Amino acid sequence: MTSHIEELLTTHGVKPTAQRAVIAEYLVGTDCHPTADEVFQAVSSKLPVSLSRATVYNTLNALVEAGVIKEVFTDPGRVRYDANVTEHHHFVDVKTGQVYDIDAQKVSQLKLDLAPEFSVNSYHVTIFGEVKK
Amino acid sequence: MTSHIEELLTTHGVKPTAQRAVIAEYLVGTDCHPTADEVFQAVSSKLPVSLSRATVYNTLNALVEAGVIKEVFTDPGRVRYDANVTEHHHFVDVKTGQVYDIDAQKVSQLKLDLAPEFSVNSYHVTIFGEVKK
DNA sequence: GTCGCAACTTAGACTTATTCTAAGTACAGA
DNA sequence: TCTGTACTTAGAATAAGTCTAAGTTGCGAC
Repeated sequence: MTSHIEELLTTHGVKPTAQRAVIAEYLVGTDCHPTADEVFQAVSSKLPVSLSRATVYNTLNALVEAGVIKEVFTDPGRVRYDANVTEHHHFVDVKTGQVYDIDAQKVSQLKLDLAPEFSVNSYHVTIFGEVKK
Repeated sequence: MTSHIEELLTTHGVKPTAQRAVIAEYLVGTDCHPTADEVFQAVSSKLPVSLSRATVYNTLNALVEAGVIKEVFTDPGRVRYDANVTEHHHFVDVKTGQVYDIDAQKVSQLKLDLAPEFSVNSYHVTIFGEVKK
């Protein structure tokens, strides 16, 4: 039986192994933006064999490369990962560091007035503020 | 004689020492967005005494705290520093990693349609693309 | 002036995130 | 079954940044 996750990997050209499947599954199933270490913690118990950090990093890099997930740079000194690859932006709670996805529709279209030598591929908005309880 | 830089530090509540002055001077005088290590390389020869990396980091953190410079997170795994504290955004050349300042006026005002519990302080736009030669 | 103290700086050890390496494992195809 | 390539592993290596303990500096009180 080919699971949904294995299909996701295969269609992106990533050979589905047990390690890659549980890592991808964890990422797809969470709204958080976990760090590599959080992925490692969450996933290692779900495998019958011991998991190496190197595999977590290799897999995360492979998934980014393949476009299955994205890297998020909001913190200094650590990369977070996001399986939401639809167009969206991020809201960072400056008190807690929590990152929330903000749908691209909630942010007005940007108009850029740049010199002609700047050729734009995409842009990303990071919003800083606080989430009130 | 109180230099421009010493004044800048003093008015922001940072006691001006020789180390802090050359670091701040370097940052103010460059358009690049140097990393801590680039600051260290550039500045250490300008002091009559040997400079410690710890001092570079202490100073950079103190300057950020005081609002004299800002941190820029565009790369994974390293913080860059920016002495341009006017409102502006960043253009990242995806080929070279170079970061260019984009004046806030060149970017249209954003309208955000967020749930009421999201209280916005500020936002920052990172534009990805290429600078054509 | 000089004493004492707080703030600053230093070298180097330490921590944390990530990558590298070398060896072992798994599995697809001949 | 054999072989080769791709994957995974443990642990060493690297890199960015922080911490620590000891040494300096310089200013205010006397």
